[in-house]
Amino acid sequence: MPTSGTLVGMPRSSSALDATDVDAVTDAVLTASRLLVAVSARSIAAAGDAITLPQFRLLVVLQTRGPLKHADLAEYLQVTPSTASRMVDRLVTVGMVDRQHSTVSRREIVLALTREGTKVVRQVTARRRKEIAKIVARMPDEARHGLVDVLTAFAEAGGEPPASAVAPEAVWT
Amino acid sequence: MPTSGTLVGMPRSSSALDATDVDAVTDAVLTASRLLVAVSARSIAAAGDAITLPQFRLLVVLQTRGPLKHADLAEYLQVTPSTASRMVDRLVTVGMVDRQHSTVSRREIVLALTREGTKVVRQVTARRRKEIAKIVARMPDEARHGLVDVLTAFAEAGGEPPASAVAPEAVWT
DNA sequence: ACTCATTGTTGTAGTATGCAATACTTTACC
DNA sequence: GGTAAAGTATTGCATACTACAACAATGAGT
Repeated sequence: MPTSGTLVGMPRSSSALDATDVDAVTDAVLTASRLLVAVSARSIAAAGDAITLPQFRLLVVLQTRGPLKHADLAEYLQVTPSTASRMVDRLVTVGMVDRQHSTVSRREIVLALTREGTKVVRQVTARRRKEIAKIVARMPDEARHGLVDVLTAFAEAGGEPPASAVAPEAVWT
Repeated sequence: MPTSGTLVGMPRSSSALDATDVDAVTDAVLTASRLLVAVSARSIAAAGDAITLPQFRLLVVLQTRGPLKHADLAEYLQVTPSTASRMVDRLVTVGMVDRQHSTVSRREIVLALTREGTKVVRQVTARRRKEIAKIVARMPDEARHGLVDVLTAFAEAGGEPPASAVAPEAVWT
């Protein structure tokens, strides 16, 4: 049942939102949020026991930002340097991340994805896009056509840059 | 700039989605997803150091489902009974959850929120709704009006029940 | 009464996380 | 040039989350 009766059709009293609007919208957003979180979780779980969610976030940062030093990586992940350092330890031992002394400063260490790490990121991302595409394809035409505009407006109102321009903070889950 | 040029206007070739559609929609969904995850994280962080995200999920389950035994709680959270047991340990010691022997079966133990636990859930939830409402209020009217229908259709296509009917699995983050 | 499933807990282990302390390197200033 | 300050990574210590396996207590069915 698309176009539920909540707020389509009848012209509203200008810009002010009444309580019903806010509640309905908030419910809708929370519901969609649950679904998206579930999709994210599944796409990582499908990578097997090879990786955890925080580790995947780390790999994504390295892929999107390129080689980084520990301090920057920690900043992007919003964790402390010690946490980042130990996560890198583990990912190095399983061969997904590479540690190299910087050529310009002997105190810096440059982290980069290995071929294997790149492969894992690609697999998980592909699966996620596929799952989302499958859901989108099941939507009624009208709703699907509006999805891009509405979600973009929502993200912009929330100050989130589009998926193509990668944000420093809030790397996706 | 509502109604971007991607797919509005020109009649499409029936139900099949071309690659451009899928990419645009997927990008929009991923972007919105990042924002929602960030909002969730902030609303919990604002609860102070009083609680972690997994602990909050546990409290939410107890609030929405009512008193539960350990096995059911673990099922809802999608963790093992041992994990649930130890999380409950911690929440009992800080006075947010109450353990009571069941009256009907001596091996069952009934878990319930304390007054304090209820308060924490209410605070975090209120903050989250407030943040979302603030974002929604910043959206252009047209997009905002479409949000409910579009997101509802998306959630339905993904098999997620509405926020009011709480799902057994995938309790929100 | 005996067997078996249910239920919760504990032992053990690995990951994630932060704060504080430490060691080393670079930069800035005198 | 030499010393102080800032930057960078790591390690020690503590806590939380998580799972698997083993175990104890209870309840149900025969």
